Amino acid sequence: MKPKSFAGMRCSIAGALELIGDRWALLVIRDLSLGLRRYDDLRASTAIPAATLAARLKHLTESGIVERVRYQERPPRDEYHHLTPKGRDLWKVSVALREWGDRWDASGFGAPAIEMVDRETGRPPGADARRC
Amino acid sequence: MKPKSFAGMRCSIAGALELIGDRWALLVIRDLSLGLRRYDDLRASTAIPAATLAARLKHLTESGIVERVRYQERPPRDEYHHLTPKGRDLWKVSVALREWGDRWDASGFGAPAIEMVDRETGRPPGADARRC
DNA sequence: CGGTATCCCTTTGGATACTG
DNA sequence: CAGTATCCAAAGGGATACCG
Repeated sequence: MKPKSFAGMRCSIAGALELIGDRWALLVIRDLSLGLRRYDDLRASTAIPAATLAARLKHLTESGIVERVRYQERPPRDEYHHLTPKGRDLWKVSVALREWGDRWDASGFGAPAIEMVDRETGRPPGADARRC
Repeated sequence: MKPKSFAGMRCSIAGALELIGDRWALLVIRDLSLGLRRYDDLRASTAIPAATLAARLKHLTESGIVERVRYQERPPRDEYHHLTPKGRDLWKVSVALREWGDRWDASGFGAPAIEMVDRETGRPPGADARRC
């Protein structure tokens, strides 16, 4: 079912969707903008299948939204992903989605609450819920 | 490949993506917000396969984003689709996508130009390009 | 850690045709 | 006009395993 390309549609919305890819990609972008960098962290956060995550990261890299970076030279250490300026510029899309989702309770868990978190643990005292 | 549900993620972004569905759905929403109503018009505008359009409209209806309406009682005449308030409220997402697409030339055809159009024909004099 | 490889099954895309 | 039906091929997803 080779995904039909939206290229050639003379439409910025279609073009944007084409560059982004799919819904997984938007979750990945969300997580990268929240500070996640590692492959396995992204996997854990999104529950995305390994092969699919690799494919999405590749597509996003080709779209200029994500960059791969070597983060340690000696010993040569792996790579991680982060957003390019073009990718960071997608924040308004994430915000629009989140706000709409909050207004209409898209998650079914209500709108997010503002929480105090411990600077040490980064977690609210006694809470295990997690929100994005 | 039953699309994994994003429900249960406690995330408004994931929830929003779940309710919307996929990239086709966003094109449909774009067109509905531009005033298209008829099945065949949506088909022509998006080049979406018939069965897929039907499936997306169904999903969007179940998500409360789209409504089906009988637009003529006698003779009983068909139905058309339009956005609910919840659907209309997605405009910010469309705007954010379009603006990002324009900034980074996602369509590859440059940002849209402002055009004069003839009130009769609705078309610019001598132009056949179409933008969204 | 950051992926690839493999297997299997479902859905989508694409084309075409048909119906109320 | 607004879909449904059918057929095919290919991609996605899901799980699991393996590798440098």
